[in-house]
Amino acid sequence: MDGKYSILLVEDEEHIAQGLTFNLEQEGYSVTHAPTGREALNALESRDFALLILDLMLPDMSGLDICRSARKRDDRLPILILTALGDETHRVAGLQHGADDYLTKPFSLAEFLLRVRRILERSTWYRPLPGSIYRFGPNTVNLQEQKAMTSQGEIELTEMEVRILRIFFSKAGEVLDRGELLESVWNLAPDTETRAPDNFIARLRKYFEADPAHPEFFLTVRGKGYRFENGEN
Amino acid sequence: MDGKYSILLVEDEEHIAQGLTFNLEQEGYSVTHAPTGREALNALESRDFALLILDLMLPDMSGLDICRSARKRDDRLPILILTALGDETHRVAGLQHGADDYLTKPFSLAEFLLRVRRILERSTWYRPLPGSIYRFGPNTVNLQEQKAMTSQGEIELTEMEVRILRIFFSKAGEVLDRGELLESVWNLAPDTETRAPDNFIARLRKYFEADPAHPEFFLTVRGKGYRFENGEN
DNA sequence: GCCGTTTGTAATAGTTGTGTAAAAATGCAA
DNA sequence: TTGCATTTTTACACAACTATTACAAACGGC
Repeated sequence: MDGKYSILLVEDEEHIAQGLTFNLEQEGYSVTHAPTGREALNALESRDFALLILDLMLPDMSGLDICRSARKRDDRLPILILTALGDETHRVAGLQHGADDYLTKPFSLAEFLLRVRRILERSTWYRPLPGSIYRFGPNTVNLQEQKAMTSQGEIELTEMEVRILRIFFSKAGEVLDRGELLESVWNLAPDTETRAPDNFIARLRKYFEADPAHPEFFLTVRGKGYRFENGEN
Repeated sequence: MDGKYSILLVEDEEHIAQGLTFNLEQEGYSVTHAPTGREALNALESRDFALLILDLMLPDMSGLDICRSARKRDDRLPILILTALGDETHRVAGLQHGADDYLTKPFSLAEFLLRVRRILERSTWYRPLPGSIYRFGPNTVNLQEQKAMTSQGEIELTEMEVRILRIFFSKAGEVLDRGELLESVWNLAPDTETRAPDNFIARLRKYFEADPAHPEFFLTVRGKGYRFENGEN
Protein backbone atom coordinates (compact mmCIF):
# COMPACT_ATOMS: atom_id res chain seq x y z
CA MET A 1 0.00 0.00 0.00
CA ASP A 2 2.42 2.67 -1.17
CA GLY A 3 1.54 6.02 -2.66
CA LYS A 4 1.98 4.86 -6.23
CA TYR A 5 -0.91 4.86 -8.61
CA SER A 6 -1.88 1.34 -9.50
CA ILE A 7 -2.92 0.72 -13.07
CA LEU A 8 -4.69 -2.30 -14.52
CA LEU A 9 -3.49 -2.94 -18.06
CA VAL A 10 -5.74 -5.22 -20.09
CA GLU A 11 -3.91 -6.24 -23.24
CA ASP A 12 -3.55 -9.63 -24.90
CA GLU A 13 -0.54 -8.99 -27.10
CA GLU A 14 2.36 -9.94 -24.92
CA HIS A 15 5.02 -7.72 -26.43
CA ILE A 16 2.86 -4.61 -26.39
CA ALA A 17 1.90 -5.31 -22.80
CA GLN A 18 5.52 -5.65 -21.83
CA GLY A 19 6.50 -2.43 -23.52
CA LEU A 20 3.70 -0.45 -21.92
CA THR A 21 4.29 -1.98 -18.51
CA PHE A 22 7.94 -1.09 -18.70
CA ASN A 23 7.26 2.50 -19.63
CA LEU A 24 4.50 2.99 -17.10
CA GLU A 25 6.65 1.58 -14.32
CA GLN A 26 9.42 3.85 -15.51
CA GLU A 27 7.04 6.73 -14.76
CA GLY A 28 6.53 5.44 -11.25
CA TYR A 29 3.21 3.66 -11.61
CA SER A 30 2.54 0.19 -10.38
CA VAL A 31 1.13 -1.95 -13.18
CA THR A 32 -0.95 -5.09 -13.07
CA HIS A 33 -1.27 -6.93 -16.35
CA ALA A 34 -4.33 -8.94 -17.37
CA PRO A 35 -4.11 -10.68 -20.75
CA THR A 36 -7.74 -11.79 -20.88
CA GLY A 37 -11.11 -10.34 -20.09
CA ARG A 38 -11.72 -12.93 -17.41
CA GLU A 39 -8.53 -12.06 -15.58
CA ALA A 40 -9.31 -8.37 -15.92
CA LEU A 41 -12.67 -8.82 -14.25
CA ASN A 42 -11.12 -10.86 -11.47
CA ALA A 43 -8.52 -8.19 -10.84
CA LEU A 44 -11.20 -5.49 -10.77
CA GLU A 45 -13.14 -7.55 -8.26
CA SER A 46 -10.28 -8.14 -5.94
CA ARG A 47 -8.77 -4.68 -5.59
CA ASP A 48 -9.01 -1.00 -6.45
CA PHE A 49 -7.16 0.60 -9.30
CA ALA A 50 -6.53 4.23 -10.10
CA LEU A 51 -6.79 3.68 -13.84
CA LEU A 52 -7.94 1.02 -16.27
CA ILE A 53 -6.15 0.80 -19.61
CA LEU A 54 -8.10 -1.36 -21.96
CA ASP A 55 -7.46 -2.99 -25.29
CA LEU A 56 -10.75 -3.63 -27.04
CA MET A 57 -9.63 -6.73 -28.95
CA LEU A 58 -9.44 -9.52 -26.43
CA PRO A 59 -9.53 -13.27 -27.06
CA ASP A 60 -12.40 -14.08 -24.74
CA MET A 61 -14.68 -11.06 -24.56
CA SER A 62 -15.25 -7.54 -25.77
CA GLY A 63 -13.39 -4.76 -24.10
CA LEU A 64 -16.55 -2.74 -24.05
CA ASP A 65 -18.15 -5.29 -21.75
CA ILE A 66 -15.30 -4.89 -19.33
CA CYS A 67 -15.65 -1.14 -19.66
CA ARG A 68 -19.30 -1.35 -18.79
CA SER A 69 -18.94 -3.63 -15.81
CA ALA A 70 -16.01 -1.65 -14.43
CA ARG A 71 -18.11 1.51 -14.70
CA LYS A 72 -20.90 -0.20 -12.90
CA ARG A 73 -18.68 -1.05 -9.98
CA ASP A 74 -17.05 2.36 -9.76
CA ASP A 75 -18.60 5.13 -11.78
CA ARG A 76 -15.59 7.39 -11.49
CA LEU A 77 -12.87 4.92 -12.36
CA PRO A 78 -10.79 6.50 -15.12
CA ILE A 79 -10.73 4.33 -18.23
CA LEU A 80 -8.40 4.72 -21.19
CA ILE A 81 -9.21 2.70 -24.28
CA LEU A 82 -6.32 1.70 -26.45
CA THR A 83 -7.01 -0.09 -29.67
CA ALA A 84 -6.37 -0.67 -33.31
CA LEU A 85 -9.99 0.06 -34.12
CA GLY A 86 -9.62 3.67 -35.10
CA ASP A 87 -12.63 4.53 -37.15
CA GLU A 88 -15.25 6.93 -35.97
CA THR A 89 -17.87 4.32 -35.12
CA HIS A 90 -15.57 2.55 -32.72
CA ARG A 91 -14.22 5.72 -31.13
CA VAL A 92 -17.71 7.01 -30.54
CA ALA A 93 -18.84 3.67 -29.14
CA GLY A 94 -15.91 3.62 -26.74
CA LEU A 95 -16.56 7.10 -25.46
CA GLN A 96 -20.24 6.35 -25.15
CA HIS A 97 -19.47 3.39 -22.96
CA GLY A 98 -17.91 5.70 -20.45
CA ALA A 99 -14.27 5.78 -21.45
CA ASP A 100 -12.32 8.83 -20.40
CA ASP A 101 -10.03 8.76 -23.37
CA TYR A 102 -9.50 6.77 -26.54
CA LEU A 103 -6.17 6.28 -28.26
CA THR A 104 -5.72 4.53 -31.58
CA LYS A 105 -2.79 2.26 -32.33
CA PRO A 106 -0.23 3.06 -33.43
CA PHE A 107 0.08 5.92 -31.00
CA SER A 108 2.93 8.02 -29.75
CA LEU A 109 4.40 6.74 -26.52
CA ALA A 110 4.99 10.28 -25.24
CA GLU A 111 1.40 11.22 -25.91
CA PHE A 112 0.17 8.05 -24.25
CA LEU A 113 2.17 8.72 -21.11
CA LEU A 114 1.05 12.34 -21.00
CA ARG A 115 -2.58 11.36 -21.30
CA VAL A 116 -2.17 8.82 -18.55
CA ARG A 117 -0.57 11.40 -16.33
CA ARG A 118 -3.26 13.95 -17.09
CA ILE A 119 -6.06 11.52 -16.31
CA LEU A 120 -4.46 10.53 -13.01
CA GLU A 121 -3.79 14.14 -12.02
CA ARG A 122 -7.39 15.08 -12.66
CA SER A 123 -8.62 12.01 -10.84
CA THR A 124 -7.06 13.16 -7.59
CA TRP A 125 -9.47 16.09 -7.71
CA TYR A 126 -12.51 13.89 -7.50
CA ARG A 127 -11.45 10.61 -5.97
CA PRO A 128 -9.28 10.04 -2.95
CA LEU A 129 -5.63 9.23 -3.44
CA PRO A 130 -5.08 5.49 -3.55
CA GLY A 131 -4.54 4.14 -0.10
CA SER A 132 -5.94 7.14 1.73
CA ILE A 133 -9.27 5.54 2.54
CA TYR A 134 -9.22 2.65 4.93
CA ARG A 135 -12.13 0.61 6.25
CA PHE A 136 -12.33 -1.78 9.16
CA GLY A 137 -15.41 -2.94 10.96
CA PRO A 138 -17.94 -0.13 10.98
CA ASN A 139 -15.24 2.52 10.56
CA THR A 140 -14.07 4.45 7.52
CA VAL A 141 -10.92 6.48 7.83
CA ASN A 142 -9.88 9.15 5.35
CA LEU A 143 -6.22 9.85 5.97
CA GLN A 144 -6.00 12.52 3.32
CA GLU A 145 -8.80 14.65 4.73
CA GLN A 146 -7.99 13.76 8.31
CA LYS A 147 -11.43 12.60 9.19
CA ALA A 148 -13.16 9.37 10.01
CA MET A 149 -16.62 7.94 10.12
CA THR A 150 -17.27 5.80 13.14
CA SER A 151 -20.34 4.21 14.63
CA GLN A 152 -20.58 7.30 16.82
CA GLY A 153 -20.53 9.69 13.88
CA GLU A 154 -17.95 11.68 12.02
CA ILE A 155 -14.82 12.82 13.83
CA GLU A 156 -11.83 14.96 12.95
CA LEU A 157 -8.43 13.38 13.30
CA THR A 158 -5.31 15.13 14.53
CA GLU A 159 -1.97 14.90 12.84
CA MET A 160 -0.56 12.42 15.36
CA GLU A 161 -3.60 10.24 15.12
CA VAL A 162 -3.20 10.14 11.36
CA ARG A 163 0.46 9.24 11.62
CA ILE A 164 -0.23 6.39 13.99
CA LEU A 165 -3.11 5.10 11.94
CA ARG A 166 -0.97 5.18 8.82
CA ILE A 167 1.59 2.91 10.43
CA PHE A 168 -1.00 0.53 11.78
CA PHE A 169 -2.81 0.27 8.46
CA SER A 170 0.38 -0.36 6.53
CA LYS A 171 1.40 -3.10 8.97
CA ALA A 172 -1.99 -4.63 9.59
CA GLY A 173 -1.66 -7.99 11.28
CA GLU A 174 1.93 -7.38 12.36
CA VAL A 175 3.05 -6.70 15.88
CA LEU A 176 4.43 -3.20 16.28
CA ASP A 177 6.72 -2.89 19.24
CA ARG A 178 7.03 0.32 21.20
CA GLY A 179 10.46 1.07 19.80
CA GLU A 180 9.25 0.82 16.25
CA LEU A 181 6.35 3.14 16.98
CA LEU A 182 8.57 5.65 18.74
CA GLU A 183 10.93 5.71 15.81
CA SER A 184 8.46 5.95 12.98
CA VAL A 185 5.82 8.18 14.56
CA TRP A 186 7.74 10.24 17.08
CA ASN A 187 11.25 10.11 15.60
CA LEU A 188 12.56 9.18 19.00
CA ALA A 189 15.14 6.63 20.07
CA PRO A 190 13.45 3.22 20.33
CA ASP A 191 14.26 2.96 24.04
CA THR A 192 12.78 6.29 25.08
CA GLU A 193 10.76 6.01 28.23
CA THR A 194 7.33 7.42 27.56
CA ARG A 195 3.79 6.27 27.60
CA ALA A 196 2.59 8.62 24.92
CA PRO A 197 1.73 5.67 22.63
CA ASP A 198 -0.51 4.14 25.29
CA ASN A 199 -2.48 7.32 25.44
CA PHE A 200 -3.06 7.36 21.72
CA ILE A 201 -4.05 3.72 21.67
CA ALA A 202 -6.60 4.50 24.33
CA ARG A 203 -7.93 7.31 22.19
CA LEU A 204 -8.12 5.22 19.06
CA ARG A 205 -9.99 2.54 20.95
CA LYS A 206 -12.43 5.10 22.24
CA TYR A 207 -13.01 6.28 18.68
CA PHE A 208 -13.18 2.98 16.86
CA GLU A 209 -13.97 0.12 19.22
CA ALA A 210 -17.46 -0.90 20.22
CA ASP A 211 -16.08 -1.91 23.62
CA PRO A 212 -12.71 -0.22 24.31
CA ALA A 213 -11.99 -2.61 27.18
CA HIS A 214 -12.21 -5.58 24.81
CA PRO A 215 -10.73 -4.29 21.59
CA GLU A 216 -11.10 -6.21 18.36
CA PHE A 217 -8.97 -3.96 16.13
CA PHE A 218 -6.27 -2.32 18.24
CA LEU A 219 -4.95 -5.26 20.22
CA THR A 220 -2.38 -5.35 22.96
CA VAL A 221 0.45 -7.84 22.62
CA ARG A 222 1.73 -7.94 26.11
CA GLY A 223 5.46 -7.48 26.45
CA LYS A 224 5.76 -6.65 22.74
CA GLY A 225 3.55 -3.78 21.68
CA TYR A 226 0.37 -3.53 19.67
CA ARG A 227 -1.19 -5.17 16.68
CA PHE A 228 -3.85 -3.82 14.37
CA GLU A 229 -6.33 -6.29 12.89
CA ASN A 230 -8.62 -5.04 10.18
CA GLY A 231 -11.12 -7.79 10.81
CA GLU A 232 -10.71 -9.46 7.44
CA ASN A 233 -7.53 -11.49 7.30
CA MET B 1 -28.96 32.14 -13.97
CA ASP B 2 -29.57 28.97 -15.91
CA GLY B 3 -27.70 25.75 -15.35
CA LYS B 4 -26.18 25.67 -18.84
CA TYR B 5 -22.49 25.14 -19.21
CA SER B 6 -20.84 28.13 -20.78
CA ILE B 7 -18.10 27.44 -23.26
CA LEU B 8 -15.54 29.82 -24.67
CA LEU B 9 -14.73 28.89 -28.26
CA VAL B 10 -11.54 30.43 -29.60
CA GLU B 11 -11.42 29.91 -33.36
CA ASP B 12 -10.55 32.32 -36.14
CA GLU B 13 -12.09 30.52 -39.10
CA GLU B 14 -15.58 31.90 -39.23
CA HIS B 15 -17.34 28.98 -40.87
CA ILE B 16 -15.84 26.40 -38.51
CA ALA B 17 -16.75 28.56 -35.54
CA GLN B 18 -20.32 28.84 -36.75
CA GLY B 19 -20.63 25.13 -37.26
CA LEU B 20 -19.26 24.26 -33.85
CA THR B 21 -21.31 26.93 -32.12
CA PHE B 22 -24.44 25.63 -33.75
CA ASN B 23 -23.80 22.07 -32.71
CA LEU B 24 -22.72 22.92 -29.18
CA GLU B 25 -25.83 25.04 -28.68
CA GLN B 26 -27.86 22.18 -30.07
CA GLU B 27 -26.48 20.13 -27.18
CA GLY B 28 -27.65 22.74 -24.71
CA TYR B 29 -24.43 24.60 -24.04
CA SER B 30 -24.08 28.35 -24.10
CA VAL B 31 -21.24 29.37 -26.40
CA THR B 32 -19.17 32.52 -26.51
CA HIS B 33 -17.07 32.95 -29.60
CA ALA B 34 -13.72 34.74 -29.65
CA PRO B 35 -12.03 34.95 -33.06
CA THR B 36 -8.72 36.34 -31.77
CA GLY B 37 -6.36 35.72 -28.91
CA ARG B 38 -6.93 39.19 -27.55
CA GLU B 39 -10.68 38.74 -27.39
CA ALA B 40 -10.21 35.34 -25.81
CA LEU B 41 -8.11 36.79 -23.02
CA ASN B 42 -10.63 39.57 -22.47
CA ALA B 43 -13.44 37.08 -22.22
CA LEU B 44 -11.48 34.94 -19.75
CA GLU B 45 -10.85 38.04 -17.65
CA SER B 46 -14.40 39.18 -17.55
CA ARG B 47 -16.20 35.99 -16.65
CA ASP B 48 -15.95 32.32 -15.82
CA PHE B 49 -16.32 29.50 -18.29
CA ALA B 50 -16.84 25.82 -17.80
CA LEU B 51 -14.70 24.89 -20.78
CA LEU B 52 -12.21 26.50 -23.11
CA ILE B 53 -12.08 25.18 -26.66
CA LEU B 54 -8.98 26.44 -28.35
CA ASP B 55 -7.69 26.57 -31.87
CA LEU B 56 -3.92 26.83 -31.83
CA MET B 57 -3.59 28.80 -35.08
CA LEU B 58 -4.74 32.31 -34.32
CA PRO B 59 -3.95 35.49 -36.24
CA ASP B 60 -2.54 37.46 -33.33
CA MET B 61 -1.00 35.04 -30.87
CA SER B 62 -0.25 31.40 -30.11
CA GLY B 63 -3.01 29.32 -28.66
CA LEU B 64 -0.52 27.85 -26.26
CA ASP B 65 -0.03 31.25 -24.67
CA ILE B 66 -3.74 31.52 -24.07
CA CYS B 67 -3.67 28.02 -22.67
CA ARG B 68 -0.95 28.99 -20.26
CA SER B 69 -2.50 32.19 -19.01
CA ALA B 70 -5.91 30.58 -18.65
CA ARG B 71 -4.32 27.84 -16.54
CA LYS B 72 -2.66 30.42 -14.39
CA ARG B 73 -5.95 32.10 -13.60
CA ASP B 74 -7.80 28.87 -12.96
CA ASP B 75 -5.74 25.74 -12.61
CA ARG B 76 -8.70 23.45 -13.10
CA LEU B 77 -10.34 25.04 -16.11
CA PRO B 78 -10.91 22.28 -18.64
CA ILE B 79 -9.19 23.03 -21.94
CA LEU B 80 -9.76 21.24 -25.22
CA ILE B 81 -7.30 21.96 -27.99
CA LEU B 82 -8.60 21.71 -31.50
CA THR B 83 -6.21 22.14 -34.35
CA ALA B 84 -4.87 21.18 -37.71
CA LEU B 85 -1.44 20.61 -36.23
CA GLY B 86 -1.66 16.90 -35.75
CA ASP B 87 1.85 15.61 -35.50
CA GLU B 88 3.24 14.18 -32.33
CA THR B 89 5.34 17.19 -31.38
CA HIS B 90 2.34 19.48 -31.36
CA ARG B 91 0.05 17.07 -29.57
CA VAL B 92 2.62 16.51 -26.87
CA ALA B 93 3.27 20.23 -26.53
CA GLY B 94 -0.43 20.90 -26.18
CA LEU B 95 -0.91 18.30 -23.50
CA GLN B 96 2.18 19.50 -21.70
CA HIS B 97 0.75 22.99 -21.55
CA GLY B 98 -2.09 21.68 -19.50
CA ALA B 99 -4.71 20.82 -22.07
CA ASP B 100 -7.25 18.23 -21.06
CA ASP B 101 -7.71 16.87 -24.53
CA TYR B 102 -6.37 17.39 -28.02
CA LEU B 103 -8.32 16.79 -31.19
CA THR B 104 -6.87 17.03 -34.66
CA LYS B 105 -8.76 18.49 -37.60
CA PRO B 106 -10.49 17.04 -39.41
CA PHE B 107 -12.28 15.34 -36.57
CA SER B 108 -15.58 13.59 -36.22
CA LEU B 109 -18.32 15.86 -34.96
CA ALA B 110 -19.86 13.06 -32.89
CA GLU B 111 -16.54 12.35 -31.22
CA PHE B 112 -15.98 16.02 -30.56
CA LEU B 113 -19.34 16.42 -28.89
CA LEU B 114 -18.82 13.27 -26.84
CA ARG B 115 -15.45 14.46 -25.62
CA VAL B 116 -16.91 17.83 -24.70
CA ARG B 117 -19.65 16.15 -22.77
CA ARG B 118 -17.24 13.84 -20.99
CA ILE B 119 -14.97 16.71 -19.97
CA LEU B 120 -17.90 18.71 -18.61
CA GLU B 121 -19.36 15.75 -16.76
CA ARG B 122 -16.06 15.08 -15.04
CA SER B 123 -15.59 18.73 -14.25
CA THR B 124 -18.71 18.88 -12.13
CA TRP B 125 -17.00 16.41 -9.83
CA TYR B 126 -14.22 18.79 -8.96
CA ARG B 127 -15.35 22.35 -9.60
CA PRO B 128 -18.51 24.23 -8.87
CA LEU B 129 -20.48 25.25 -11.91
CA PRO B 130 -18.99 28.60 -12.83
CA GLY B 131 -21.35 31.50 -12.88
CA SER B 132 -23.85 29.54 -10.93
CA ILE B 133 -24.44 30.20 -7.31
CA TYR B 134 -22.93 28.13 -4.57
CA ARG B 135 -24.99 26.96 -1.62
CA PHE B 136 -23.98 25.54 1.71
CA GLY B 137 -26.15 25.37 4.76
CA PRO B 138 -28.38 28.42 4.84
CA ASN B 139 -25.97 30.44 2.69
CA THR B 140 -26.05 31.32 -0.97
CA VAL B 141 -22.96 32.84 -2.55
CA ASN B 142 -22.79 34.45 -5.97
CA LEU B 143 -19.15 34.85 -6.86
CA GLN B 144 -19.95 36.45 -10.17
CA GLU B 145 -21.78 39.38 -8.59
CA GLN B 146 -19.75 39.33 -5.38
CA LYS B 147 -22.84 39.00 -3.24
CA ALA B 148 -23.99 36.51 -0.67
CA MET B 149 -27.20 35.74 1.11
CA THR B 150 -26.72 34.60 4.67
CA SER B 151 -29.02 33.97 7.58
CA GLN B 152 -28.26 37.53 8.66
CA GLY B 153 -29.24 39.02 5.33
CA GLU B 154 -27.54 39.99 2.11
CA ILE B 155 -23.93 41.11 2.12
CA GLU B 156 -21.47 42.43 -0.43
CA LEU B 157 -18.23 40.51 -0.75
CA THR B 158 -14.85 42.12 -1.27
CA GLU B 159 -12.45 40.93 -3.90
CA MET B 160 -10.26 39.06 -1.44
CA GLU B 161 -13.24 37.35 0.10
CA VAL B 162 -14.29 36.18 -3.34
CA ARG B 163 -10.85 34.85 -4.13
CA ILE B 164 -10.69 32.87 -0.93
CA LEU B 165 -14.19 31.53 -1.33
CA ARG B 166 -13.39 30.45 -4.86
CA ILE B 167 -10.52 28.31 -3.63
CA PHE B 168 -12.52 26.84 -0.80
CA PHE B 169 -15.46 25.97 -3.02
CA SER B 170 -13.32 24.36 -5.67
CA LYS B 171 -11.47 22.28 -3.10
CA ALA B 172 -14.37 21.45 -0.85
CA GLY B 173 -13.49 18.64 1.52
CA GLU B 174 -9.75 18.96 1.03
CA VAL B 175 -7.32 20.22 3.59
CA LEU B 176 -5.84 23.49 2.36
CA ASP B 177 -2.59 24.24 4.05
CA ARG B 178 -1.46 27.75 4.71
CA GLY B 179 1.21 27.58 2.04
CA GLU B 180 -1.29 26.58 -0.61
CA LEU B 181 -3.59 29.43 0.35
CA LEU B 182 -0.76 31.94 0.34
CA GLU B 183 0.29 30.83 -3.11
CA SER B 184 -3.06 30.68 -4.79
CA VAL B 185 -4.78 33.64 -3.15
CA TRP B 186 -1.96 35.97 -2.24
CA ASN B 187 0.72 34.88 -4.72
CA LEU B 188 3.19 34.72 -1.90
CA ALA B 189 5.88 32.19 -1.11
CA PRO B 190 4.31 29.28 0.76
CA ASP B 191 6.45 29.90 3.81
CA THR B 192 5.60 33.57 4.25
CA GLU B 193 4.93 34.47 7.84
CA THR B 194 1.60 36.23 8.04
CA ARG B 195 -1.73 35.81 9.69
CA ALA B 196 -3.73 37.49 6.99
CA PRO B 197 -5.58 34.24 6.20
CA ASP B 198 -6.72 33.87 9.80
CA ASN B 199 -8.41 37.21 9.64
CA PHE B 200 -10.35 36.31 6.55
CA ILE B 201 -11.38 33.00 8.00
CA ALA B 202 -12.66 34.83 11.03
CA ARG B 203 -14.64 37.11 8.74
CA LEU B 204 -16.08 34.28 6.70
CA ARG B 205 -17.13 32.50 9.85
CA LYS B 206 -18.82 35.64 11.09
CA TYR B 207 -20.72 35.87 7.81
CA PHE B 208 -21.66 32.26 7.26
CA GLU B 209 -21.55 30.31 10.49
CA ALA B 210 -24.40 30.11 12.95
CA ASP B 211 -21.85 29.88 15.77
CA PRO B 212 -18.45 31.19 14.64
CA ALA B 213 -16.76 29.60 17.64
CA HIS B 214 -17.94 26.16 16.52
CA PRO B 215 -17.80 26.30 12.76
CA GLU B 216 -19.41 23.64 10.64
CA PHE B 217 -18.25 24.87 7.24
CA PHE B 218 -14.90 26.62 7.62
CA LEU B 219 -13.00 24.19 9.77
CA THR B 220 -9.56 24.51 11.30
CA VAL B 221 -7.11 21.68 10.76
CA ARG B 222 -4.58 22.38 13.42
CA GLY B 223 -1.01 22.42 12.20
CA LYS B 224 -2.13 22.25 8.57
CA GLY B 225 -4.59 24.91 7.60
CA TYR B 226 -8.30 24.91 6.90
CA ARG B 227 -10.93 22.74 5.31
CA PHE B 228 -14.21 23.79 3.82
CA GLU B 229 -17.11 21.38 4.15
CA ASN B 230 -20.21 22.15 2.18
CA GLY B 231 -22.32 19.97 4.37
CA GLU B 232 -23.15 17.44 1.66
CA ASN B 233 -20.29 15.05 1.12
C1' DG C 1 -12.89 55.98 3.68
C1' DC C 2 -12.56 51.43 2.27
C1' DC C 3 -9.82 47.18 2.30
C1' DG C 4 -6.36 44.61 3.41
C1' DT C 5 -2.38 43.74 6.44
C1' DT C 6 0.21 43.72 10.67
C1' DT C 7 0.43 43.33 15.56
C1' DG C 8 -0.64 42.07 20.21
C1' DT C 9 -2.90 39.25 23.44
C1' DA C 10 -6.29 35.95 24.87
C1' DA C 11 -8.03 31.51 24.10
C1' DT C 12 -7.68 26.83 22.80
C1' DA C 13 -6.49 22.38 20.97
C1' DG C 14 -3.24 18.86 20.95
C1' DT C 15 0.54 16.46 22.94
C1' DT C 16 3.08 14.70 26.60
C1' DG C 17 3.83 13.65 31.58
C1' DT C 18 2.10 11.49 35.82
C1' DG C 19 -0.40 8.84 39.08
C1' DT C 20 -3.23 5.13 40.28
C1' DA C 21 -5.83 1.17 39.24
C1' DA C 22 -6.28 -2.98 36.79
C1' DA C 23 -4.58 -6.91 34.42
C1' DA C 24 -1.30 -10.22 33.17
C1' DA C 25 2.73 -12.75 33.99
C1' DT C 26 5.88 -14.87 37.14
C1' DG C 27 7.69 -17.22 41.24
C1' DC C 28 7.29 -20.63 44.29
C1' DA C 29 5.52 -23.58 47.86
C1' DA C 30 2.44 -27.28 48.69
C1' DT D 1 -0.41 -29.07 38.56
C1' DT D 2 -2.86 -25.51 41.79
C1' DG D 3 -3.19 -21.41 44.62
C1' DC D 4 -1.49 -17.28 46.31
C1' DA D 5 1.82 -13.51 46.64
C1' DT D 6 4.81 -10.58 44.05
C1' DT D 7 6.35 -8.18 40.15
C1' DT D 8 5.83 -6.29 35.71
C1' DT D 9 3.19 -4.26 32.30
C1' DT D 10 -0.72 -1.80 30.48
C1' DA D 11 -5.02 1.33 30.85
C1' DC D 12 -6.50 5.65 31.06
C1' DA D 13 -8.12 9.84 33.62
C1' DC D 14 -6.30 14.06 34.48
C1' DA D 15 -2.83 17.71 34.92
C1' DA D 16 0.63 20.52 32.75
C1' DC D 17 2.69 22.56 28.97
C1' DT D 18 3.23 24.54 24.44
C1' DA D 19 2.53 25.76 19.80
C1' DT D 20 -1.05 27.33 17.13
C1' DT D 21 -5.13 29.91 16.21
C1' DA D 22 -8.78 33.61 17.08
C1' DC D 23 -9.75 38.05 16.67
C1' DA D 24 -9.92 42.97 18.11
C1' DA D 25 -7.62 46.97 17.23
C1' DA D 26 -4.26 49.78 15.16
C1' DC D 27 -2.05 50.87 10.86
C1' DG D 28 -1.38 52.09 6.05
C1' DG D 29 -2.00 52.38 0.96
C1' DC D 30 -4.87 53.49 -2.90
